[in-house]
Amino acid sequence: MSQTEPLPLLGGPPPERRDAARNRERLLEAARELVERYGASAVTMDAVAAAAGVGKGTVFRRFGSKEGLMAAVLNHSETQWQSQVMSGPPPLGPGAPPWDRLVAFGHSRLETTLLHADLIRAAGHSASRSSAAYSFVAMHVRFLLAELGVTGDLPILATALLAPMEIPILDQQVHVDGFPLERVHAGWVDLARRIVGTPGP
Amino acid sequence: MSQTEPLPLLGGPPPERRDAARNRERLLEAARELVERYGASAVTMDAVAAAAGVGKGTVFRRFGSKEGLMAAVLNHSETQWQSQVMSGPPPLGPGAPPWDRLVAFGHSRLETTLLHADLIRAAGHSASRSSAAYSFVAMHVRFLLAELGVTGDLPILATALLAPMEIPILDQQVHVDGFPLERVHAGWVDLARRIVGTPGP
DNA sequence: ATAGAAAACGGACCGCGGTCCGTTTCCACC
DNA sequence: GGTGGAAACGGACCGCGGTCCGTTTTCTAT
Repeated sequence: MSQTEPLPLLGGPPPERRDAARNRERLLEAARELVERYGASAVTMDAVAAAAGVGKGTVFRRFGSKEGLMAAVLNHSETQWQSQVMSGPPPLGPGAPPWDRLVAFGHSRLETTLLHADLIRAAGHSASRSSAAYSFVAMHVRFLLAELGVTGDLPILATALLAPMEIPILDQQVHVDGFPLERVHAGWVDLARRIVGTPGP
Repeated sequence: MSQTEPLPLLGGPPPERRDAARNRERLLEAARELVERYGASAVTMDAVAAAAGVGKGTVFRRFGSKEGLMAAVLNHSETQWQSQVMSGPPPLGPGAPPWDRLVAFGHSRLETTLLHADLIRAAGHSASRSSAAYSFVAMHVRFLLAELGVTGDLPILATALLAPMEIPILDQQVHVDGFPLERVHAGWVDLARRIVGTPGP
């Protein structure tokens, strides 16, 4: 088999003890399984601990909180999505004009968010705050805006594009106001157009 | 003293029994007091029940959940703010050009949101979903956009303006990214300008 | 190999949000 | 004023997230 362990190259915090690493693996696996089967909000930490065959304390030492554990599970899904953006086929991946990439990003991101809605909700603050997933998304939008020649406060403008795709807002639009999905999609593209300033094809 | 009870005019669901109304009053009062003193997240439902001199079950029958109770407390503060918008002095209140009103709205709303941040967080979904407060805010923005002659999907555009003022986004910008408040304010005005389309003074 | 210390383990324990149900209070109608 | 029944009450109870600390495992230095 291949050597999948990250080589213990120097630097960074001291490495993890073997039992700790093994338990982290088991816990993540168990959590993924349970989340897929029952939905994130129905999964209890005791159940994860039991399914992984470890004590409850271990779960919290490894992941800090339920939000932390769910964020870890989410991060795994997000990583696959990220690779689509970084090295997948256009227009989501590189190779298409930046405006087309931005539109493709919006659509894909919206669908992904709605797909993992319960997981994102369960991940709570840990989902965005300092999570690698969020940083990547924000960076990508800033990058596309820059490529489009947008001037202004790019971090803030990127936030303006991402905020309407947060779960609470989508919940409101889709489940309370009853807007059909195409309308939300179209609305986002319109917003992007106004922010970028009459671009494109 | 004045007659503050809403007159039992016909229509709507059957009125509330006297003890029920009295307890709702006591509970809201106690909750306000405790929230102001200790912060919403530190207030327990048992504490509210005890402070109001009622049983715990009563709290939940009246307000459904902690989020519900906090939303009720929040609604009280929001009502005062609403009256400023509807009948206060310009530019927040009526009488100023719509663009000035929109800018004033943004600033005021942002400050209010940050001021009640913990309460809003504790109110959770109940804060926005179908709360009177949220509906009013959304309606007001739609109204101003219409007055400015903005064309397009106004409900969606209003959401785009309100989403960056939600607590999770502000938390990210202010407490994680460390943006100074003026930058967030300015960013919002810039966003509004782009959405409206080169307006104004 | 072995010893000693540091790190991880596990499950009893705690506090809080939320529910349940036997008891009490109110109110409409006689 | 009395009375029947619906509505409200209250606090014991439950499940879950999170903590604590005595025990066990792993690593390192000899």
